[in-house]
Amino acid sequence: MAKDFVKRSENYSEWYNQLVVRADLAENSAVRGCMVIKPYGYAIWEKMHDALDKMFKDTGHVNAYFPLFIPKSFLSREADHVKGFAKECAVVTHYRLKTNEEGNGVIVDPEARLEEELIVRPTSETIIWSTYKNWIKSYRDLPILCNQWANVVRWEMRTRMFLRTAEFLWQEGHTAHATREEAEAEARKMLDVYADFAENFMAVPVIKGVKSPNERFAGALDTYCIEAMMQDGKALQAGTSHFLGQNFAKAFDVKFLNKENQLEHVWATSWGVSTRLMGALIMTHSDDNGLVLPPKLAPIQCAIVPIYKTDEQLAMMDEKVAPIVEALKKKGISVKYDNRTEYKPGWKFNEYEFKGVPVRLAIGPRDLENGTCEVCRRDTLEKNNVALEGIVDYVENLLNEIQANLLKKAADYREANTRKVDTWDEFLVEIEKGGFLLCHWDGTTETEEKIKELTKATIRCIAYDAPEEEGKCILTGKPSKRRVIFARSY
RNA sequence: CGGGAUAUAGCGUAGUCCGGUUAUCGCGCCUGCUUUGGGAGCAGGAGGUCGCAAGUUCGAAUCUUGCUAUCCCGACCA
Repeated sequence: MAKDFVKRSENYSEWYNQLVVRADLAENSAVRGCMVIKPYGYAIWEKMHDALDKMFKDTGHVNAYFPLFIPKSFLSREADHVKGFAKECAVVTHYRLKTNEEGNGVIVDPEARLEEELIVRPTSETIIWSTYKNWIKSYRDLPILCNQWANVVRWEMRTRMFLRTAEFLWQEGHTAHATREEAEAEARKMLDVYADFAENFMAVPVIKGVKSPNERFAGALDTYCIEAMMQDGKALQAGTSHFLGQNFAKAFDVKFLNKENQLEHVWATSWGVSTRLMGALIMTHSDDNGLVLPPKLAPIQCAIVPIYKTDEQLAMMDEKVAPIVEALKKKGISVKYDNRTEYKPGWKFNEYEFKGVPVRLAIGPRDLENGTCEVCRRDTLEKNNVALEGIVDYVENLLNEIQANLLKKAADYREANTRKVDTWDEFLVEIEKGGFLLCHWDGTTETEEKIKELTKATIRCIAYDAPEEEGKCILTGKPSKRRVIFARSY
């Protein structure tokens, strides 16, 4: 039976469409560029949601919810912001339909035009800051540390499964502070939270850094980001945290009285990660056999497949496995004992590999005689016979090992595909090979634009930990103090 | 929004150039028996607005026009 449907494609989208649909993660919906996320895929998102939400709360944040619709006038209050989003907004102009006069179907009722159009939020800075105006009067009202879990719509001209869908799920944090220092620290802190999540839950190594002015969020003074490398060598921006300065406070007239009884504009941050992380997860770890999920995000961490010939044997297996399932659950491991009779063991093996289940146990009559079971780990596909006695601890350890191994594997891959480049000729050759190129850059937007135009490579970020070093710009030869990361990106 | 390609059953497809019987094949699905340690075998069966809408024609999956969606390239992309 061919497994050709998971064949790694040169072209990720194709690979994705096949993998993703077959793996029950998502499928195209009838709506342009939007996704239906199926239950199994959503279960992964829920795991991400829960882990992130806990991290936000541990850092003092609370959840709130703001309206889906934003009055058009709000969006235009901050000049850069509206410029950045104007070209990709869905606009609500009417509030009613009526029956077509010919009696066939419905039409928009021209009588029901809204006085002011509503924008379906592409991000919520404007509606939130218009609300914060009413919440903030004094330094005692600060800081406000709110997060919202929501969907947003960006009418992109070109969409890609998970990476750039017209509608996506995300969280957006919006904080208000009394001082510049506090807001900057918040923006950096939340980037640390994202990096922590990416590495310790997703097993995706990321580079923390700051965006060049050209790549900044519309309306931000600084954009911090985590950048990951996919298996095809392209970069993926996995999360961003913005220091917004006083731009939105000024646009929405949000002022507070400080301790010195002086009126001041509030300092702001915003930060978000989205279902794009699902794309990062898939594109970092998956292989030709399907998904590979890190144990901490796998909806099923351990699958148990019984092998039997007769009903009696199956009943015996049920009995034998039940206490193991219980013990695993007690350890907090999500386990699925799959004793469906409709499918054969081989079918189930493939199915769980396809779904990225980290650990699979197979138990048959032979094992019962020997007091063992077969353990297969998804990351390496290695199989071992392990004594049933102590199997629970074995599985627990193995899950930890897989989690660590996935991160290491991805980190090694990134390491192997990151190189320093010092001349333009070399750059032209190396950029074709994919990966991250560490290069000097003269710090100007013109140079960055020129390089993008010539090679499609952009500055992914200026890494926090980039050491100071004298060098010459890869394109112009002008002096530079540190290397930045160039790559082609999604 | 420009260039290219595609759209046929749940999935993958043949047929389209050159219009002509009941639209092909595989997987999956249903029934029965045999099977069960890596996607089982045999037999029988069900399943189709050929993307949508017009047009040409005695006759359209096939030709023409328009529309829609998807994929690729470009533009765009917090």
